[in-house]
Amino acid sequence: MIDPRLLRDDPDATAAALARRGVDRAALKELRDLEERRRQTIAELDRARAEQSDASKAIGRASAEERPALIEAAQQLKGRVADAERAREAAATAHEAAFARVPNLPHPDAPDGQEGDGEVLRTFGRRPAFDGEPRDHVELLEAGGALDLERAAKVSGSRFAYLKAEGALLEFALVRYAIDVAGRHGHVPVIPPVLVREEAMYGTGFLPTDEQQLFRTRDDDFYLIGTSEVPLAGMHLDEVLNPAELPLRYAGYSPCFRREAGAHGKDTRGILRVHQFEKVELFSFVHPDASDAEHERILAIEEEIFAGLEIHARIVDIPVGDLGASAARKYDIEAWLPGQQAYREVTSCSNTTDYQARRLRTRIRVDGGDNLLVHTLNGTALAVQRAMIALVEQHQRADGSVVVPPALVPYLGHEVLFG
RNA sequence: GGAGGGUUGGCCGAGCGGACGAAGGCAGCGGUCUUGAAAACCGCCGGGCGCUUCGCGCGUCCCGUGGGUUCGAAUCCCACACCCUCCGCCA
Repeated sequence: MIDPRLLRDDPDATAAALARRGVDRAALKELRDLEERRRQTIAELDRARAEQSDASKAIGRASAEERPALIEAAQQLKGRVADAERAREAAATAHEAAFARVPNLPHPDAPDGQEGDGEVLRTFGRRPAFDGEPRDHVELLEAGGALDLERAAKVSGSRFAYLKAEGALLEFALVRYAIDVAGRHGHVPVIPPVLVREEAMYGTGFLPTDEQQLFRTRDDDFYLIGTSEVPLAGMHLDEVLNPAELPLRYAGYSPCFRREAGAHGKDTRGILRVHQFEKVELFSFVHPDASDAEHERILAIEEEIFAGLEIHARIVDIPVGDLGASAARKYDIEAWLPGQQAYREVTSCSNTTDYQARRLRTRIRVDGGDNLLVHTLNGTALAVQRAMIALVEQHQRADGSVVVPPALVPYLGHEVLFG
């Protein structure tokens, strides 16, 4: 959620910032009216309650003879408080619903434009050259006995996979490698709950906007997480942190579940886009002054992980029109996939500034002043399936075997896969 | 799944219809004393929202959460969540 006070105090700057994301001024005028209405109803309710409270306290002090008359008089006040309460409630509900749908203010440095208009900041790694036609990950992994899509379709349907044999071991190696790199940079490994309550989804901004992307349980009120960002962000829900504790840095490892509604026909081959995948996710809670630096820091960890795997990729500064609701700025790493002859997203890191923290109520204590909302950031350390695709496609050899990058050899125990 | 017990401020813990946002203790912070420290003593010591001459201030809400009863609820009633104990089941 954006800061309603900012909209009130500096409507022009707020409108200009949100206009970059396609929010029009009429919608903002409506928000300001809702904010004004909310404050009026609160003031009215406070007045009514103060009056009633005085009357009740007077009864407590009164003698037995005086009481009946005073009680009768005080009874009149009940209705006024009840009316004011209903008005306040209605105004708060309308305010809440409208503000929950407003996206975060974009970072001034985030580029303009829509999906595809991202600015390539840099590339790293060497783009592999092949003598013949390179195989794609499905061919490589299936031939190597590492992937079984057909049987997964039988058991669970499309967009599911069995990773087995060297495929399963490759997952463990990649995960442990990524967690070790993250750990060297101070991110504490976490295995979080993958079923969460609505409140956690709402607090992280996935509800109400991304409801159609989420799986939910039938008999219990749980959502399956689409990323461990959700339970990691929720860890400090409703907490006031000591500023000395910051930054708090985590690396969550979990399966991720996505319905991929609306993606019919898109990326149907292989394990690029599946309903269930595993991911190591970086998450930081930082002082508001430190979030820009933290964003660069997380991006650098991601780059270190992929460069360490000797994967050629490029870093893209995502345009404002393609940002998720909670992000102010986002960097993706797109790895080169020889099987597609295209760069595809393998990581994404976002600075969500105070947008999530406001709903999560995660603050830091400020002596002699108002407590501050923290800033939160998240980024992919390693999305197993997509990293696996890039790795096997880029490091494949003519015979269908795959050279394991040296950094991963200690984790895997082999120098070659499918050899 | 069955049967009980519980949830109060950073922690412990009193309160069981009327000056209660809440006694008392511990921890923390500031001060007196001291060469310094300890002890002792004094003071401060939750959060949200709104108002504000932004100055300390004022109002209101919060005693797990949400409803209800009442002139008035931490205290009474209902529902839910979570924690603990015992039985059953279980990786």
